[in-house]
Amino acid sequence: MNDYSKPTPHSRRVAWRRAEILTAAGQLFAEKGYHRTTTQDIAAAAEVSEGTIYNYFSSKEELLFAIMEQISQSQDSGVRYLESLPEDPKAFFLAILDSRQEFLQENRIMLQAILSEILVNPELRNRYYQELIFPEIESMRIHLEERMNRGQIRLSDASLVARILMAIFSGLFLLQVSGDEVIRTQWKDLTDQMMDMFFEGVGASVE
Amino acid sequence: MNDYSKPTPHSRRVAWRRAEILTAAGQLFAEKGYHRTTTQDIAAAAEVSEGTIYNYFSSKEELLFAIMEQISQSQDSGVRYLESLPEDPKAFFLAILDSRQEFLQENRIMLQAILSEILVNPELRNRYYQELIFPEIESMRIHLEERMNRGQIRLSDASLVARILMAIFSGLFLLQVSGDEVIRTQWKDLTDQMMDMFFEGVGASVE
Amino acid sequence: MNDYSKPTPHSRRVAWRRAEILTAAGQLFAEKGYHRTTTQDIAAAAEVSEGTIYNYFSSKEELLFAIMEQISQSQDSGVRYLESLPEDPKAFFLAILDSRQEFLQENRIMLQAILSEILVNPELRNRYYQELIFPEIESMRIHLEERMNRGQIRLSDASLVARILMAIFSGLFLLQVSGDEVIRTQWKDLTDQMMDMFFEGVGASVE
Amino acid sequence: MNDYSKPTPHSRRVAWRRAEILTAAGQLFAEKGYHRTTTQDIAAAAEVSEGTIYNYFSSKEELLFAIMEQISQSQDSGVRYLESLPEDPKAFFLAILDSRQEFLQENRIMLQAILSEILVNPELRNRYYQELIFPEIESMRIHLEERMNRGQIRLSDASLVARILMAIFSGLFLLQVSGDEVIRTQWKDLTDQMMDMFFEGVGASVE
DNA sequence: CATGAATGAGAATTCATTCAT
DNA sequence: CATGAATGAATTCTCATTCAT
Repeated sequence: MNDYSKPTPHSRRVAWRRAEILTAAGQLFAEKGYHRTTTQDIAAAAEVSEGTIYNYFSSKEELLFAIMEQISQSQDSGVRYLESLPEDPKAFFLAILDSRQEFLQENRIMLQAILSEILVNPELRNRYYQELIFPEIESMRIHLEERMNRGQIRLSDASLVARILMAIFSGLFLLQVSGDEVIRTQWKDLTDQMMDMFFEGVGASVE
Repeated sequence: MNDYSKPTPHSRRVAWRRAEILTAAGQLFAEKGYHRTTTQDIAAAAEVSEGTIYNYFSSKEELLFAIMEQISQSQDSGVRYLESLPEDPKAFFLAILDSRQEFLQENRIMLQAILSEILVNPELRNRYYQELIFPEIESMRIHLEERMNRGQIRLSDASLVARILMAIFSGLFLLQVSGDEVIRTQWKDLTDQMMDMFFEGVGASVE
Repeated sequence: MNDYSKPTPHSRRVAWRRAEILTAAGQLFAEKGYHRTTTQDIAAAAEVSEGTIYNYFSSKEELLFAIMEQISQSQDSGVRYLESLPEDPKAFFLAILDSRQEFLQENRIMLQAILSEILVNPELRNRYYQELIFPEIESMRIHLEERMNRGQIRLSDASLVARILMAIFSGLFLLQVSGDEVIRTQWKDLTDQMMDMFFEGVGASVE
Repeated sequence: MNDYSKPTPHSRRVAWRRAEILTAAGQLFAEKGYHRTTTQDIAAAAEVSEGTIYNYFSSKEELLFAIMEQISQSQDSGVRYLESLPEDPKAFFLAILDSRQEFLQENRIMLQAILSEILVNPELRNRYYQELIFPEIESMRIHLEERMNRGQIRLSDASLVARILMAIFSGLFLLQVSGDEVIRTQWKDLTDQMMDMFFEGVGASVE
């Protein structure tokens, strides 16, 4: 992603040490999981000594929290982007879908790195819900309600619709992570299909 | 496994012990995660000694696979149940939704127990996709195609629709596990909402 | 020491292992100090694996506390012995001196093992004072007061005299530990000298 | 060390830094012990960087030896002071007691800082005995012998009496360090009591 | 000399697994 | 089969020391 190929001077790498360690940790966590990744692995991947890790992070778990933080910040811009969504409802949904997929793809490694731990680490799970899931749901709910008020989409429980959308995003991500190739390779068809379902319904007779 | 001879008291006790250990392991894995659960924890919860665990399972990891197996078998009956779904498309979808939710609720503990590991254990992930996800998607695809052929639902890419449905199930489960209360408490409203979206669309004016 | 329950072969082996580890730890702590002694050292000296230590003691520090406990119990009998001291004041003092020296010699290794840590470990220091020093001072004070009441020794502040005696014991022990040979080799002369000082005074003209 | 040329601003700053570091180390060693005090702690307390410590001391252990050295020098003056002790035996003893207590109080922090390590560090222990204990005992022995020769105090083994006195000083110090409040708060009474014991004896009837 | 980031050799502790009883 | 003590490899984290700036 970032091109460090030319051996940069040491002084310049110093400033990026933290990021380097975090990236290395993220990649390893995503590949092997948090528990199967040793601090030694991370040190080797980041090309630093084990001790150095602890000059930047107070514990191995702190790396998880830092990854979380990074994703959190990355999402903030996504949320702001949501404000400039198109007026046309169909384009609006499509934009949300693409924006989410883009976010998920950009943060795939890091998300995969923490997702596993989130499921079994109460503190992380709580942060995840408070910092990522809930703000996203709320953000969508508010937008949906505004669209409903403007008469662009049908009146319904925006809170539930937001959750259904969130479930779709999460679910598609989970399927991809589980090894399903179709979702990624036929993403365009998939979103078209979803648009179709949402706006035309699945029923046989639309007339 | 299928013992057509009368179950002796002995073999029954054996099967009971095995199940006891597996249940204990599943519960602990779901609560604390695989790695944070020690064989000692499992032994204590199953009220056996640590050594005894190894008379029934060759390793700690084997417990994960056994849990996987159990869920797999539990799903088989669910899949078969799918064959007797109602003709009416709306009722058909509703039946699928409820059947999935029922399955997920019944196996919630065990699913949560392995979900975390699935994300970081390639072997388990592969099994999970091959034994649970893919068969389920295929099963749904076939049913959807039949419904389309019968003209009960609109023609579209059944493979994608199946994946969208699967994503919704998985996503809703993930949200619940992440701590979202709304999905469980308003499940009925949620399914109604989904039915509404699928059959009426989200567009403001359907007329 | 107190064998009120029938010692099963098992419980005996357990007790023996524990003692084995504790003795090894005590010896090493006395030789090299708590911090310079590694759990590996202890394991090697006790001829067990490192892991085994943790089957008997929850932490390395716990070993210190256990040593403390052992000395504490050892002193209890010494304190009781104090009750049967001779009536004659001179013999009484001599008996105290010898009893203390005996106790210190018997527990020399273990005392030396914890003494160093006591000076810098507040919790241990507190235990040491509460369990060893203070009871001993109090025990002596009470005896001295009784002797004073009986007119066997001169009236004075028993609390201070007890502390002076305690200081002498502790100080002699410290000198020995510091490498002074004279005290041990001329113990008899030393006690005689002390008796002389206490009963005849140091003044030149006793007449 | 003894610079008979005028101290340059530079050398003064050097000496000041050294002292600063040593004081910080001493205080921390006394509080938390040598092993629990990190070079980082010392650096922070002395308001220098960790690297700077190594410009003044070759190792952490060297700090212990330097503290030892400091106490040693401090005692030298005390020993010389002993030469001008009063003729009157009672005043003489009292002067020794007060002089020792004064020395111990002045060097309390530093003594406490090394005491713990002395017990488990053979090299330090040897230095401690050779540089502090033994010279002090010898100094007292010589004085006592002179007093005996002059007929001011009773003839006895001055070597043993010196050790008894030394034991009393050390023991009282140890008791104080162990947390006994009485010794410090009732110091005057304590010395009076000791004088009483030494000159009147503890026996009930001196007549 | 001052700095403080980097180092890496330990050290304590955990835990799956084994095996004698 | 059941037990649970023993094992020791593996892991996280610490900290004295070095060295480039």
